[in-house]
Amino acid sequence: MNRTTALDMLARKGYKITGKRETMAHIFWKNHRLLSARAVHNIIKVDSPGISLDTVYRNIRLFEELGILEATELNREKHYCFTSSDHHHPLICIDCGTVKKIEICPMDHMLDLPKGFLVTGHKFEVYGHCSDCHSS
Amino acid sequence: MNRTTALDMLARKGYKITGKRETMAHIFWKNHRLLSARAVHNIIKVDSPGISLDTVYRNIRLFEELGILEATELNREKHYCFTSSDHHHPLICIDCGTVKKIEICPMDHMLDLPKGFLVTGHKFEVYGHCSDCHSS
DNA sequence: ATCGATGCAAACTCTTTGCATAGCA
DNA sequence: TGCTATGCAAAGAGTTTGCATCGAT
Repeated sequence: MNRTTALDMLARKGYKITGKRETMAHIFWKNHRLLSARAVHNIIKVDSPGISLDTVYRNIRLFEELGILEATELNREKHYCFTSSDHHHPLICIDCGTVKKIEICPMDHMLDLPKGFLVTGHKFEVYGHCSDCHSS
Repeated sequence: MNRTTALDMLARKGYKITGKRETMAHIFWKNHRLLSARAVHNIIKVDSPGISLDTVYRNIRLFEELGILEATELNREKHYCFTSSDHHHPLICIDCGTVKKIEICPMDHMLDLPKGFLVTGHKFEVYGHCSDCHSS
């Protein structure tokens, strides 16, 4: 996912391309990490003030519905980043929120599930401190 | 973890064994599944009314601090069940909340983490419908 | 000109906390 | 008796919503 694709998806679905939506898409594009609504709003307050927290919430929600963003819960707050094209799991730095891709998926090795259990989803996340954060 | 052990742990730490705490321990013992505070309170309202939601929250918190309960977040609500003795991951029925144990841990297969990344934790959960729920 | 987007304020959900009272040890 | 546990009400955090206005198409 990138800025242009995101805005295209909005337009194609009949939603308006507003400056605020462009700003938000830009923020997610510039920050390759998990951002909460408040985090996005804080970045906005510094870089391009004038977007209310409500609008951030509303547009994040819209972006998620359109598949532009994907969500992960991190201590009770929803965090978002641009959707990636392939299925993978995140290695999350709990200091800076940077996300790296984990190449394996544990579901590929789950051969011994109880018979009759219908799997609909799974979550695998690894948390820790990235090299930048724990060396400083 | 079981009822008696739970109440013993309370007593040993100097906390009082009240009827309400016994009721709550009983509920977690009878229900081998993830329960939110509200779920516990709903069970209480039917089986043995007279415990406020506040008390449920306070005792769940205490139980968790003492290691009697362990928590998992499930769509924005904390859910709890009796602590199990070994490290394992849950197979969660999203209909009834029943939890089965997954025997493998993906961290055992994670050999290719980025150098310098200091792992502090991980989460692996599988969701779906158990045989009881999706057959009915 | 239209209809969606936004800001403001209020509401909502889950959870925690202050304070006075009730109840275990 | 003494101190903890509890209920009530209020507060707090994150998020959503109603309504009037603004603005993109």
